[in-house]
Amino acid sequence: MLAMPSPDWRAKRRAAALGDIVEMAWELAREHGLAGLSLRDLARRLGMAAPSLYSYFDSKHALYDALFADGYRAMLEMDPPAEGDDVRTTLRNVARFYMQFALDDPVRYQLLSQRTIPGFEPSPEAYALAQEAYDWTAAPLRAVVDVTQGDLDLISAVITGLVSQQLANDPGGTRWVRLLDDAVDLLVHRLEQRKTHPASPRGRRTRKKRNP
Amino acid sequence: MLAMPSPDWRAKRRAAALGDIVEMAWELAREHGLAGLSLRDLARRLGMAAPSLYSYFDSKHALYDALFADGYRAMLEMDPPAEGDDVRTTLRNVARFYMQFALDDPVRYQLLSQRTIPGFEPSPEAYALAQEAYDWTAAPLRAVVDVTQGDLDLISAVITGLVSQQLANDPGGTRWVRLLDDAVDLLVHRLEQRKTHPASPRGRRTRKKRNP
DNA sequence: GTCTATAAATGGATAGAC
DNA sequence: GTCTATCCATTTATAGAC
Repeated sequence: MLAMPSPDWRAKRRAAALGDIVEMAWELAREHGLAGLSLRDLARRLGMAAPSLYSYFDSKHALYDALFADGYRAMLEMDPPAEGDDVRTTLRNVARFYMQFALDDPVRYQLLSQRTIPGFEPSPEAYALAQEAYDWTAAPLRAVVDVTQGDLDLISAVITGLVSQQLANDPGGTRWVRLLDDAVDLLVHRLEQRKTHPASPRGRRTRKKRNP
Repeated sequence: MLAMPSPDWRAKRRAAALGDIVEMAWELAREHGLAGLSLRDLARRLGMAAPSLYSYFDSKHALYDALFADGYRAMLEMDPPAEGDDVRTTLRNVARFYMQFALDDPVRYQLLSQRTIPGFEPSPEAYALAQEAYDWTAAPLRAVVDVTQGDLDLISAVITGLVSQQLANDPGGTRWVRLLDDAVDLLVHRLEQRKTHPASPRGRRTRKKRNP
């Protein structure tokens, strides 16, 4: 008797193949650079013909999009940064978590956080994952202190900057990594100062109004 | 009478041609992305045959190297950030200068400050220019306050982070640009704190020694 | 969904005449 | 220094048989 393959089985099979492709794509990207990734190499390493990839991805950009989404999914599957007893500890955990994630895989960081592939923009679905990961990472911090969007933007910029400088100017070293705790102290100071003067959070500088 | 072209004239001619090539290369890179730059396009836009470029550059990477050097030379030819009356004003000037330079030409920023072209590393000569530009930018700050290398590294990281986030997540906008003054305030606080407690600049945290 | 064959183009780079 | 001609590899992508 010939059993019909269940749709469920088909879907699983396809998902598994898709996962293999994405995984191998990361491997090649790490070897030859993100821009150096080629569908030919990818297919060869998978033991399949290059055109076969097109039954999984409509274009190379679609593959990049899958990688982009996969990168953020990987983040969301990790143990989240621990909520500490105070703001400083919590922010330190969040910052270390993000820095670790970025330095663990520079090519992944390049795709997720820099605009480096000409013409590539993540799809709305993939970008939604990025947003989710962003909120998820910041959640422990939100739990222990009131933060504005500006606070979070500044925090993300500082961590991003440390990562960026570390990768560009001292790859494999620790020149900027070891500044992380100092950077956290600076940011905590800002948050504490906010908490102390909730009524005038930006009151350190005064601005003239144009038409008083 | 046939006049011999003076070596001087030849050198000038060559330098001018070289400058034209570099300028056009920037233009194309801005159009098609840094990685999307091709020697064929470049030659066509210059009205010359592609192989002719090889009398100016030994390889495509050599062209990238020339662009890298040119980018930093452009910085060094600008009006330097003004030294202000106090640390805050001076740091603000330096930070704004750098941010302006980066946002003015994202592709240039990408080449100068990120490792994005597979296999490309600036030559020692080009990298020396980068160092020079770095020192030149920081000079006004050094003139008004004692800064350690760690201070400068943290400062550069913070500014770089703002630029990086601005370009990646809000290109053309001001979401991170408008955080610059706040970031400067944070950094100034660190520098002031240092000045107040010169004996124990990192004494806020205590560490246990392994073998006391 | 996989393959072969092939398109249609681009890539960087070299040889050698002028 | 500039050109033509060419190499040879590579690219993404499509057509169509199985």
